[in-house]
Amino acid sequence: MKPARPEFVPDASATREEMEALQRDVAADATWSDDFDFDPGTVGSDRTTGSGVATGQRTLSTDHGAASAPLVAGVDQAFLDDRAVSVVVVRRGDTVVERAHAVTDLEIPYIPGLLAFREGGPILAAFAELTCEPDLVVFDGSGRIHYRQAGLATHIGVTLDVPSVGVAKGLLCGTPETGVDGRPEGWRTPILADDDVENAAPGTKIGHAFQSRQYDSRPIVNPIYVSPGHRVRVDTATDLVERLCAGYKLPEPTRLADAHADEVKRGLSE
DNA sequence: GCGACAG
DNA sequence: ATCTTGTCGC
Repeated sequence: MKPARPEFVPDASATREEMEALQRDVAADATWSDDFDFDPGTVGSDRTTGSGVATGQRTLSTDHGAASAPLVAGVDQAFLDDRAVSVVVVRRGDTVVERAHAVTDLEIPYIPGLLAFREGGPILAAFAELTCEPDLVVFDGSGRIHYRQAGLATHIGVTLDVPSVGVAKGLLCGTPETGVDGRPEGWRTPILADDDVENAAPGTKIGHAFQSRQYDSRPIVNPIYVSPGHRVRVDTATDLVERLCAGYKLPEPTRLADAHADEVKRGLSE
């Protein structure tokens, strides 16, 4: 899979001003309304989507049911010295249909707000190795929840012109509408734009804090922060991620990509 | 100057 | 992100 918009490929050798300018251009081309052809209800595990048919004692995954499920990809990275191991794992229902990876030299350090310029190139290198075209891509980082509304999920989503969502373990910017501590599983609250977010009226909903996992009475799990990448609206992004969570804090696509990135990384040092 | 800050 | 053993709890 190659960039549909080569002009947006992040260039790590650009100046900070040029990077920020490119992000504004990316945000201007991003779509934050639903623009994908699959049924959101068919995303997630076969058990949850009903694409399997209960027959008394067994559950059969029907071929026609699985075939209609969209291709959902998870992207994650692992690091070794000054190299990035980027991986893309694609599933249809609960079946992994393709994995791709790339090992790339890192050009610049991590700078909050400029993550796509450090990891974007490596991620696109992994996508270049991918033969299928995912219907949805889940990134480990923010999308619209970003100073210029062009986080990693948005930047790469727009560059590849693929529907995408961002899932971050921490909040980069914006303000939760209500406190997020100790909330029950399934709970969500909007993340509202504040003065740190460009081109968004303060109060604009740019994502959600979502409690994907929680234990009984012990508020030890922090929520995840979900935001649209490209071609998905705020509420839909969180609906999709909720369907992709299968008993763990992080969505399954992310967990699979994370595990595979570690495998590739091991084979690199051993 | 101080605090905040995806991975 | 990464460096790292055991340990508390369902």
